[in-house]
Amino acid sequence: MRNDARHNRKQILAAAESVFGEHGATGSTEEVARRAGVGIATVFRHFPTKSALLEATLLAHFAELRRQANESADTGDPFEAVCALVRVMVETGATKLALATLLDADGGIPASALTASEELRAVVDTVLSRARAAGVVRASVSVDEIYLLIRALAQASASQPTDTVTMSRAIDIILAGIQPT
Amino acid sequence: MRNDARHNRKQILAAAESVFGEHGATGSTEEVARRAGVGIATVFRHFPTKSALLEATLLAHFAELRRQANESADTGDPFEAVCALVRVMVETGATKLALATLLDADGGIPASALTASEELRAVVDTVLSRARAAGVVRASVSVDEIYLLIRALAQASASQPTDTVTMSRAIDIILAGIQPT
Amino acid sequence: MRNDARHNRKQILAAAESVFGEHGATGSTEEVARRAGVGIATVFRHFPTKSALLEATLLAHFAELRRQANESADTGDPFEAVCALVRVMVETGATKLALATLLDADGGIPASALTASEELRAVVDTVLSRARAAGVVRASVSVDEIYLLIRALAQASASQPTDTVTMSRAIDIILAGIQPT
Amino acid sequence: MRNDARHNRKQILAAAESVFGEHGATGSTEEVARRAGVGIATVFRHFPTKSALLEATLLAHFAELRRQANESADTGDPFEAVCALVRVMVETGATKLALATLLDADGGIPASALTASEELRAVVDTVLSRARAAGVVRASVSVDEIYLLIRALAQASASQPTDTVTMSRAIDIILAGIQPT
DNA sequence: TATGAATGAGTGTTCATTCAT
DNA sequence: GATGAATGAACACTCATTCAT
Repeated sequence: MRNDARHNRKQILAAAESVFGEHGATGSTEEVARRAGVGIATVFRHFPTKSALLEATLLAHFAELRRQANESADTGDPFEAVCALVRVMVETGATKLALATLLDADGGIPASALTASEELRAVVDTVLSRARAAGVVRASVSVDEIYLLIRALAQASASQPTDTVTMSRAIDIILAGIQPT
Repeated sequence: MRNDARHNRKQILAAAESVFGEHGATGSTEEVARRAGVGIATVFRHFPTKSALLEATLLAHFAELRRQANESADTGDPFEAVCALVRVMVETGATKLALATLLDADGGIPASALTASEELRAVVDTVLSRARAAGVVRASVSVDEIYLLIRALAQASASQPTDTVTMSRAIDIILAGIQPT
Repeated sequence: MRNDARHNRKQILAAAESVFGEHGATGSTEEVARRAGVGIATVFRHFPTKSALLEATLLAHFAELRRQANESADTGDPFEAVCALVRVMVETGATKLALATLLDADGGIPASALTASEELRAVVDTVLSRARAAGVVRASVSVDEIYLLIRALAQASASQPTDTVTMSRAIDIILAGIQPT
Repeated sequence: MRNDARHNRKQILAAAESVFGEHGATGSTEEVARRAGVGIATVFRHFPTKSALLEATLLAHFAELRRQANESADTGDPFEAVCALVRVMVETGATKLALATLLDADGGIPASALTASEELRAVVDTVLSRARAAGVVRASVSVDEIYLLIRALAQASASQPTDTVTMSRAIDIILAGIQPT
């Protein structure tokens, strides 16, 4: 039964990502249970609290993002690496996860999720540094603003269906904006 | 009595902006009533539904934004006008209004609010066109992506307290990104 | 509507006394609402928490007890006063209120209820002192043990229907036990 | 395997006594399992129902009480025997078992437990009769009220931590109250 | 056979909305 | 017309009990 449990855990996390993605933290635990095809108590056996479920969902999400970010980082050309990274983060970061609303809860984003987020930021930093060193990105550009722009676009497309062409052009503007004049 | 009613309406809208700003659509109607200093039934007399109240709040918000956008549009230098516009929209657009969460309700953003939003977009379009015509903004840049970027940053700073320096630099990147090379 | 509210409050307290009396703190708030003939939310409007409802029920109960205790205290003969007091407290104290189980909750009996309880104890003390001074009760007998015995019998008859003859005889034993030899 | 089962049964009963002792019938079956060091299903294999577990716990408790009561009965002096009996029953009878709350279940105390209780009462009766015959206890005193007083004090100290000096004095009052004048 | 995972009914509590004053 | 009390549906969470391994 250890196997079934693991399976259920995955189902629940997937369901949670979809539910919280659509409705934000407002999404109900029962809806998660329904989509996961399990009883409500099963959800609570795996995650003792709605907060815990949200936290786990965030963690899984960030982990996935980081994996993809790392992939992008390996691209040969430094500027191409930045481009790929930004694109991949905006696109998959969006996966409809309304990060914003999670801040409503008393404690805000839990520490563990923040850590995961920091690790993700570190990946961005690495890629960006390489690009700066190669002189293909202005020296004055720091991770902070890039990260903010990425997060902003991801959230925006998470909260409203956004035309991909428009999104692509918005990203182009950013990429143009960080190049040396 | 008509005067009292109008006064109450304003109080309620102000309270709603502050409450929904802080808690998103999750904010409770009773909290709005409390901050407005009126009874709960009075809120419902003015706005028959929580959705209606949210809609009205959005409308008022957009109207204010548009007013400020129009002011920015009058700046002499076309590029400066764009800069001022972007800045003012991001800053006041944020006013803590968690637009994202409003999508939760069944119908998403109501038609009337969208209309107001379109009018606002029109202002941006005007200013941007002037800049493009003056050759200070690339011809390929359209309102869509600018609007997306503005909205994204506004939402981002609405949902998370954002360092103003970082925000300023993010805006700088965008402004750099739309200039002709 | 202020009147209706007051009326409901009384109904709710009465229902609570009966429900908690029968089932202890385990009794459900919904059952209280049902017996009071009001909606569940009405109960929570009057008492924001189940604990608050329990506390209020205890307070009302103690207040009533104290009122009756004071009456008994006025009896002319000092020993008769003690007798009357013990009887009235055991009998009405019983009113099926399972005080015991209320201790389960995290905080135990709330301060206010304890205060009320102390006041009640003071009444017993007064009557007892008078009897001791009159030499009709042994000097070595203190409120503590009398109060314990009263509480014990009250709880016992609250938790199990007790034959009144047996109860009466038990009280007689106590009264005999406190007289000077 | 039969040995393991018997061992588990004992562990479970001990755990149940401690859990129900602390929390009354409100104590959770899972907590019992945890303290017994077995899985939840094992508890239900041994006792098909929570009620059954409560019943068994009560039975074991009464059996132990009866054993101790019998010991006290053998004391030479008849009045001393009564004293010892009352004391032992109040003290160990309390063993933190909140008998009161057991009445919550639909049927109240189960028949089998009542039987055990009756047997215990019989022991008290025997000791008391001997004392009455010896003239050290008033003829009018019957088991009923003694048993009620014992039960009451036991429950009282079970539901609230009671000062042992006070308890001792309360018992003294009872013992004084049953002696011939 | 013992385990621990799954279940669903139940509990406390909140909130948008409706009525009586 | 404004109030605040009342309402019931919904949600997070618990627990006795059953089932698959």
